[in-house]
Amino acid sequence: MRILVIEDEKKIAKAIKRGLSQESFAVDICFDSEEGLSMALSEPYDVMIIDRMLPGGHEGLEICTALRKRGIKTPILILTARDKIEERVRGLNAGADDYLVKPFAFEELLARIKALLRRPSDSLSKEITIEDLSLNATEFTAQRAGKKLDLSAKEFAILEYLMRNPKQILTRDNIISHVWDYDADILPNTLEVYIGYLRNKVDKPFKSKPALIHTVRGFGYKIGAY
Amino acid sequence: MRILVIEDEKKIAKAIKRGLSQESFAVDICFDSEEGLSMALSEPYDVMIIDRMLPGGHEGLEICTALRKRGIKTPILILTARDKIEERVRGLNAGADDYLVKPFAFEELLARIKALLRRPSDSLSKEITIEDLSLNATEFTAQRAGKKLDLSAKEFAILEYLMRNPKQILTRDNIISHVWDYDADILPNTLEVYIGYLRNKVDKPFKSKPALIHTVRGFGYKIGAY
DNA sequence: CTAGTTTTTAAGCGTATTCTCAGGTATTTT
DNA sequence: AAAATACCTGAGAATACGCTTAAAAACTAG
Repeated sequence: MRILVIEDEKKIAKAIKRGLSQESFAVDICFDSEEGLSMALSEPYDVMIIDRMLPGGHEGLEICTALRKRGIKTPILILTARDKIEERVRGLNAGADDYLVKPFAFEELLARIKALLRRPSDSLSKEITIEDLSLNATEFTAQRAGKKLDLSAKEFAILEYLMRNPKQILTRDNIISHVWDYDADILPNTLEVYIGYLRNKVDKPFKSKPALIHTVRGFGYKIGAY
Repeated sequence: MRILVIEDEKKIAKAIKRGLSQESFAVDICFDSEEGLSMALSEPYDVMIIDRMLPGGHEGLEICTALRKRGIKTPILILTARDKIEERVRGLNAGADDYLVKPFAFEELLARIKALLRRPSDSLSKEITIEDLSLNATEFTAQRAGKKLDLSAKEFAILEYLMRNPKQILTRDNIISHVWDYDADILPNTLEVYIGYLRNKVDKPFKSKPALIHTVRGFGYKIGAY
């Protein structure tokens, strides 16, 4: 499986290459948009990872558009520092398949790449629903029983990860390595605190309904009815 | 169905071949790791059985790793004499699909091979069922006769170990060294206490059914009907 | 710079779990 | 039948786990 990475921050590019190589992907890097475009056109890749902000404006998206114009359908994942909804929408309009905000957890990148490889046409589903709780990953919104939930970024990320793996038990380490970026080093207790926050917003106000966030003592957490 | 056996103890290798042939599998044997690797690469097998300790270190696992690196996904079952958690984990990390401790009951080997053949591809056996008792290692749940069992972490670990080695007699030391950390130092009685706990949850509430956890006086415990 | 929000750490507490111990009940041996 | 051995069980002590609260640190926005 061949992957092209177009990213001007060499540190990040190399970290990505190292991690993906370990997973036995063949990774090519390049650091500027011009060379990136020509590589993308000349070689057959299975996935491309492109930084949104290459030196000289939003060239990342321009590469994206250019490739799509020439009929190249290779899945593209956009990396971005900023994270505004309009940005995201613009990215998806330019023909990107997925969108990841820096700094990111490497596990998260890996999961998304695998998702793109699995189903070249569509990326990770952007709407997840469990019971009466639903989450929209494009708009960063979540609601339960029709009522909007007001979540912070981290809260949202944790909830999203739980919901993408329903009924499974996710260990603390597991969740942390997916949600926090690679050089973060976090006490397990921090996650516990966030679980508390999430419960306050997701379960507590809906006392008539069964709780959705469960702790499994000795193992971790899981989401789902009962 | 073609099966490759890489095992340097000729007596064992031949016994396996005899047994599996009788079950109308086509079985190839080889006795050293080098030849083993080249056979594994050249021929399409449906399952491979590899001894963990081939002459020259842990070459069994190295074969495993080498095959996985080349993208060969054939299910691999590792045979091992030692049985420590770390060993098992290392085996699974190297890409093995299942793990069987020598000496083993041939029926057990057969059952596992069939299980490996049955399943679509990756994902190591996360569901084990014995009679009306079943256990899911992903969800960390267990149930008997459809009724959910509420087990603690240790209880679950012991039950899982028993169920992964059904019909075999497991000695106390065996179970302890597998379930507890290597540096833990535990009285054999502690295990007895846990067996008691398990019986209270697994057998006692189902008095109409035959007990599943049996003690074999002078030897240890085993799980299974009758 | 300040005020407000979010993220993270730290400490305390209640409780389920883990483990030991002591005495009990089988089973085998003498 | 007594003694010895193997195993089981109840009760309590020690521990570890996970939750909560509060406050510090890091960001953001104005």
